[in-house]
Amino acid sequence: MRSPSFTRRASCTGRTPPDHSRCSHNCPKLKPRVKKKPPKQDPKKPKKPPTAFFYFLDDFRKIFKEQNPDVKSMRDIGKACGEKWKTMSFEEKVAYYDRATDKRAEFDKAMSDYIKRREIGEEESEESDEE
DNA sequence: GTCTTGATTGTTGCG
DNA sequence: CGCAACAATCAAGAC
Repeated sequence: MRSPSFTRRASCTGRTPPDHSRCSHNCPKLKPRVKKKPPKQDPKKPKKPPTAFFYFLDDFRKIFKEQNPDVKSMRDIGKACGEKWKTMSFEEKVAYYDRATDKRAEFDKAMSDYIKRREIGEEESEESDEE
């Protein structure tokens, strides 16, 4: 899964009408999206807020350690958490989703500012260093 | 580095 | 020029 967004990208997830799904004719492949993306990490780029799963992880992590004091590595927790995560009811997860969504709302603002600044020229201060 | 999943963003391609 | 859709990258927390 890459982006089963709940709030955003609803249109994307829901996809477009079957008519526009493919080319006007009958192209098997929608778009040969062979694109290499240089991981240009911008210092002003806002970090991604923890997702619902991460929030659950934080809570589950504490509980899991109490129930499994032997387990210290987060790796095992991740697996157990992921497995339990799928078993959880939507109502239980929605609580984390709501929290994550709220955080993303704030993050979205930061992104807007970041992108806006980017369009301007990503220069909020003079940087001696440049490429 | 591991390990999970979710979310975000960016790029591309057609209309 | 703009939207639509996908693809890749990244987010953390203990050891």
